[in-house]
Amino acid sequence: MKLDDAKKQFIQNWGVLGTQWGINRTMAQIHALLLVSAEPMSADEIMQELMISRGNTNMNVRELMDWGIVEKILKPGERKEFFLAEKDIWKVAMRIIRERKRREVEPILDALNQLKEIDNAKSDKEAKVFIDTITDIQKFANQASKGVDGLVKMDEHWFTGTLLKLFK
Amino acid sequence: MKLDDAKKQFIQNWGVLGTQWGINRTMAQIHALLLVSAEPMSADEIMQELMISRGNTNMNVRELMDWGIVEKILKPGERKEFFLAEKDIWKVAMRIIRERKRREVEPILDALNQLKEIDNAKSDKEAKVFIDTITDIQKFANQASKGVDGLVKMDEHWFTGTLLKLFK
DNA sequence: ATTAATTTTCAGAAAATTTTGAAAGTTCGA
DNA sequence: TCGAACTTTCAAAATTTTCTGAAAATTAAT
Repeated sequence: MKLDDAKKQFIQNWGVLGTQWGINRTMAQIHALLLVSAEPMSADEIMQELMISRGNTNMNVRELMDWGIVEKILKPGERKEFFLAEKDIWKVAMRIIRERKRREVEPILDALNQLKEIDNAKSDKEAKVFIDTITDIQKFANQASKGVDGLVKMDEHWFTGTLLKLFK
Repeated sequence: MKLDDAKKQFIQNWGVLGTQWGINRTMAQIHALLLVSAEPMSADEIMQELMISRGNTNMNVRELMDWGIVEKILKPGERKEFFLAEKDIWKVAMRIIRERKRREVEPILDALNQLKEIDNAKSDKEAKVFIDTITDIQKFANQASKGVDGLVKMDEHWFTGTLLKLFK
């Protein structure tokens, strides 16, 4: 198989996976494209490669930067901007997990907190089941949250360790 | 706040969270509804509560059963079918994680395997970056996979323990 | 200050996904 | 075997999401 075909395949697959996890196809594809590109790419190159419009490219590249997994590179003497993906998959995964937790999960959990203050004069079975469910979800989420923080911290330690080694 | 309002809020929130993670709104809402319901519910009750059509109810309840987090209950003497959600949130989470891995992640990873066999006569930088990326993703996925299996196993042990205790 | 290169925005178009509802299918009691 | 109660299916409609492309904004060189 040719390298270019393999890349195309990879980009398609990554796009599908993204879609299934609530990430828009194009964003996932741009990410895939940058992940397997040795050099930073310009908006024009991305447009051409994925056959998408300038506007689409711009929006999704920006969002990838918001997620902290793609950065803007300026080459001296060039007017154009180039984009480079974080290549360390572990870091990418940690960033995504951390961001999703922060953006999507935490707000919902905060909202759940307020739902526990219900009129419960009757203290009937329905109310009990409701409060128990909310409480269990919160407990679970807190556990999971600690787990994630643990992973992230682990990552930071490892990273620091590696960095320090570089400077001997 | 009234119990019914709190339930409605919860159902809405759960629906939003579902959407963001690539699960359709109705499916997440039905799940939420059943989670906080003390009794199993019939299709008619679900339709009425969420104001959705019979077809929609049927499809999404079926999918929840496919995921193994809702079960069909038959009450003696009743013609209707009732639906009951697994209430143990840890079990629910494990099921979802396991299923998503199996259905969505593993097929993509299998596909990636084949992409490593590219014509690499030149063994140039682009090809190296590509192969390295794919390899890293696979390594990462294998790690994550082991982690998940560990969690699931942990769960099973805990569950078995609890069950055994019940029978003293 | 002017112009050319480039990026950003966003209203409307296109595409993808979800939902409806009526018809077909199934099940079960009489 | 019939028919009432209930469930399932699926084509078409509704909704939601994504994408386009041209205009506006920005940037930088002359």
